[in-house]
Amino acid sequence: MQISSRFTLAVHIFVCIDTFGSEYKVTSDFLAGSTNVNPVIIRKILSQLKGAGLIEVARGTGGTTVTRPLDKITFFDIYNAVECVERGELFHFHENPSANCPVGRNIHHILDDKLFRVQSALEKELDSITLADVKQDAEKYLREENIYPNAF
Amino acid sequence: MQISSRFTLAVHIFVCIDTFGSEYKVTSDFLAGSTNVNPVIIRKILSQLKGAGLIEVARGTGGTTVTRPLDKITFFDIYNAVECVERGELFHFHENPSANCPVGRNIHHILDDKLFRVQSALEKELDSITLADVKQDAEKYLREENIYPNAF
DNA sequence: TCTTGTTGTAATGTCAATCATTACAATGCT
DNA sequence: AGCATTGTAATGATTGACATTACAACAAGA
Repeated sequence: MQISSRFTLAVHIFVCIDTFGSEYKVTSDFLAGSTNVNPVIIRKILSQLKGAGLIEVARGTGGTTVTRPLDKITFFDIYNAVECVERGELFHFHENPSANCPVGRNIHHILDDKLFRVQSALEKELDSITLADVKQDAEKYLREENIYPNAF
Repeated sequence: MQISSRFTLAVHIFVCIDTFGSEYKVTSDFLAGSTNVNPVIIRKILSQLKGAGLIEVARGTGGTTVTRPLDKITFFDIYNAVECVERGELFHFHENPSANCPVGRNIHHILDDKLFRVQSALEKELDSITLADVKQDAEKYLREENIYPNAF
């Protein structure tokens, strides 16, 4: 299985807030337009990001703002916020290995630390990338677009 | 989403082959007993492992053997064999970001290298763990069981 | 205070993947 | 030939993802 597109959507949302926030009111409809994803899905993600304290969403009036400097928000923060992985466990284990088999009743002992190492490697890399890195590249690509505005 | 239990099942299967292969004929029914998973599912996984050249399965007569020394089979080999991740892409991207939005039409450029880094970190760690490592721990736990055979 | 634009959320539906299960032809020993 | 086993198709239950409709709650401006 793949990690839910909620993750890439969430990052997309942050880029939009940063790029357009000063010029436009960034609503769920606005974001739905940019991502081409249903506004209700966007609101669900916004609600998760809000729950993690990463953004603030204005009820009634609408609009979204980021609560922290971008270099203080990592991919791991976002990944946790949008709950890409059930119970924080990357690997799905077969539920009931046989207690009658020596291998079956020890398979968790044998594998858990190794699976944890793999999961930690993923999480560590996620934690090494911040939205400031993303912003930097975003600005680079948007600038190049302005230099060659009609290139395609 | 989580990585399919096919992965942990496949490792479990290897441990069984190594532990019991000299004493028993390791059939899909035998493995179904140890894993507590339907034999047809086991056969599907065996077929994928066979397709990757990691094991051989005897038609008709039944039984499974490993084709290589265990230190030459990594978790990454198994992970690839059982196709836990579609198209090899760990992150599911939202399909059609808006071409009318500067962010929408650049989001792939902006994110792809970062997502690739994360995926590579996962794969590198998977590749650093071999079935020989698993065998070593398996023997340790099984030995401890024999020292305290009725412990629980 | 009424209107307007928006958020939050429930309800429903479609689709794809996982895993279980039944069934059976094909296979290769004995 | 008989037998245990593999390979595979078909069907079903369950779950998560994402889309969509609907509407109450909300905040601000007219």
